[in-house]
Amino acid sequence: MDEKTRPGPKRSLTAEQIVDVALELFDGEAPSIRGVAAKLGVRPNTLYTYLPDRGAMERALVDRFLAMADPDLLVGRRVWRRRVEDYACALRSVLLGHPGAAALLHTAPIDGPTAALVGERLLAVFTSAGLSTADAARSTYAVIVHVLGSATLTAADLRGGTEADIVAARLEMVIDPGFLPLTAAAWPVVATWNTEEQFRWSLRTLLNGCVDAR
Amino acid sequence: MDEKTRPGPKRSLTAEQIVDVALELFDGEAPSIRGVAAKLGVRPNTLYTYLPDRGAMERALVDRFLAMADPDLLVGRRVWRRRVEDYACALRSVLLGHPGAAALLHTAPIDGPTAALVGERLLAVFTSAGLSTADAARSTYAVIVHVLGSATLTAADLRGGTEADIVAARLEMVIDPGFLPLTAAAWPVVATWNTEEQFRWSLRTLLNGCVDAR
DNA sequence: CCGATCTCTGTACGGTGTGCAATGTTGTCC
DNA sequence: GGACAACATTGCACACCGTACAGAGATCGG
Repeated sequence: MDEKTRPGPKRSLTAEQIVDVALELFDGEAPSIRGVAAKLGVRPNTLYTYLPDRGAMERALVDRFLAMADPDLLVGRRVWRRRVEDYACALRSVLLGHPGAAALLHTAPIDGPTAALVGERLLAVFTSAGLSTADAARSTYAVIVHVLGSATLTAADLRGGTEADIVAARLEMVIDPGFLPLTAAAWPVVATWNTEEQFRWSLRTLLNGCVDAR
Repeated sequence: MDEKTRPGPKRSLTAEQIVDVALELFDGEAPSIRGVAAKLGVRPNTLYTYLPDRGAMERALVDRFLAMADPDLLVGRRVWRRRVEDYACALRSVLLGHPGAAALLHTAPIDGPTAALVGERLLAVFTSAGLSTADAARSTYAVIVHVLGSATLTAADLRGGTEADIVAARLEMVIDPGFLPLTAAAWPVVATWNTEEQFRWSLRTLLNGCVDAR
């Protein structure tokens, strides 16, 4: 609230600027401290005035990624399942749009302000759907797990190309029906494991289970 | 099959030995090439005779971790839900027992032999439960996502202590009911998000949804 | 103006993965 | 048995990385 005036030279940067260029330089994984500093025209050590260590930069990036999926998708007049699904798909898109972002989410506890807001709104959705407080909380966690887990797995798989490429490549593989008969039979579906369609199916299935809990 | 005899000196190591000590040295993350080499009494470059790069070592580690949860838990005469649950909990335990292992699973596609076997058996479980081939495949993926996603999230959270510690710490936090009323109300449950109990609840909920698909 | 306080820099340390040329061992073939 | 090719291993080197530490200079309150 109060801009405390302090002795010493003015700061030439802000923490936000640092995260900005970190995001700009993000490419599969968080950029190096030295890289960010170079882009800012500053010696690497300078960043330690604003961040305790590299991990802090990564944590800040995590919250930035989270904030890229509009949490407002969780509110509105649409039916509750739709709201969850829309938000989940939006977050998935963000994470897949920045390969490595999903993996970064698993680096440290997710406790930023955006995460808190999303949690609150998911609780609201499930409460409005008729679940008890406890079941709403458990369902919230289950949904988070599904979205992040799925996004991370498919991000790892998608490193080799687009969704369509991966499906096509999978389809061309031949599974020995002697060793893995069921896998071979199910292969056309297995090949689509990393598609948005499968993502939506799993999510709907999970939500079905959640409302069963009522 | 045939031990092709080649010119050149005998190899002093095997790829398996390397993975052995990599596993032994594993501590939160995959050990460095140099560390493994030192433990083997060999110069770092030597390892490149057996592995193309560091990533290969990590991929080998992934399959080792996967193999630590007995896939036989997925077969037997017990009711199918019990088999899935037992295996899932076993895998979760393995991953939580080696912090960082879960995150490693998200580094690259999971396509080792153990993964294939687990997939096949999950398909068998769901087929025996009456699901169509397609639904069994989709359910298999949903379960994998849940187990890996959940284990990874709680592994990240558990870095600060045991399960009980984390729950206790969470419970002591005070959530402002003005900003996050539902979160505040649900906090006693939210605090247990990383427990095995929540894991089982989510899994059972997901399985409920899967059988709804019949 | 003085001293406290702060930012930023120079330098340095110990670490990482891995490419390349040299060394020496081992097998196959004449 | 000797020549030769293939190979494992090494020493050295490069280009990075995160970050600790001491000092120089700027900026404030008094």
